[in-house]
Amino acid sequence: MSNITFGVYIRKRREEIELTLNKVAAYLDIDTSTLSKVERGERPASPDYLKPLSEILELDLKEVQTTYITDKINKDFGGLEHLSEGLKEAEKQIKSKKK
Amino acid sequence: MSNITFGVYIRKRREEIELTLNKVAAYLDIDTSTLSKVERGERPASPDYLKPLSEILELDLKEVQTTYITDKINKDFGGLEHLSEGLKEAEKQIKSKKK
DNA sequence: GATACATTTGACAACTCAGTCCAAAACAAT
DNA sequence: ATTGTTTTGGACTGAGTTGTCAAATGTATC
Repeated sequence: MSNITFGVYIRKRREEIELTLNKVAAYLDIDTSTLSKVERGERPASPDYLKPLSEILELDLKEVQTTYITDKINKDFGGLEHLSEGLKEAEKQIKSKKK
Repeated sequence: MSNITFGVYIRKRREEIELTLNKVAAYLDIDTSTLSKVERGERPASPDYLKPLSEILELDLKEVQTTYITDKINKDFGGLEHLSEGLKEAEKQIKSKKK
């Protein structure tokens, strides 16, 4: 079990580099309270936040996206028995589709 | 390019075994027009449809879920640059989380 | 305690969305 | 063409969601 959520992930990093919700939220151009909710998992993160977040938190965009995807997949598909196989297949198809 | 959508997938199968929208929709306990829309991609398929669909269309549930997942991932994450890597990572984490 | 700053909470508006209803359209047959 | 059957289109609704605002709470420090 256990899987770091996207919210915890960015909160940890934000505290690490000692930025306030306010600063980060302003950079994302959203309300402080929205970011607070995202960090605590009370609201989902919009994909729009990902790039700016990686910038201001000085994180690799790939890592940010990966964490985001993993979290969302867990939430969206958590109940499916064949999730693993489905993901493997999806990955295959998407890789082959790439240009 | 090209990736079969969930809707096309079930429509093909439905026509193959010659069932009407009506019959299948009744089995899923939804409106005919809803199923029509799902098949044409105008509405998303609810996860609730998956098991009943696999039953009445005589399809392997795993295949149904896989197609559903792939389609939805494409729609939900289509724009992310690092989707492939993200999926690989998600798969890893989910596999290790199992039980 | 009072001031200042950071975070959380809850009510709310605006919007989106899945599904229904039913009428219209398309498709078969004869 | 008319009848019966299947499929689609469009308007609508009830539910859920996202983000904002303002008030409340927390945390220092003076």
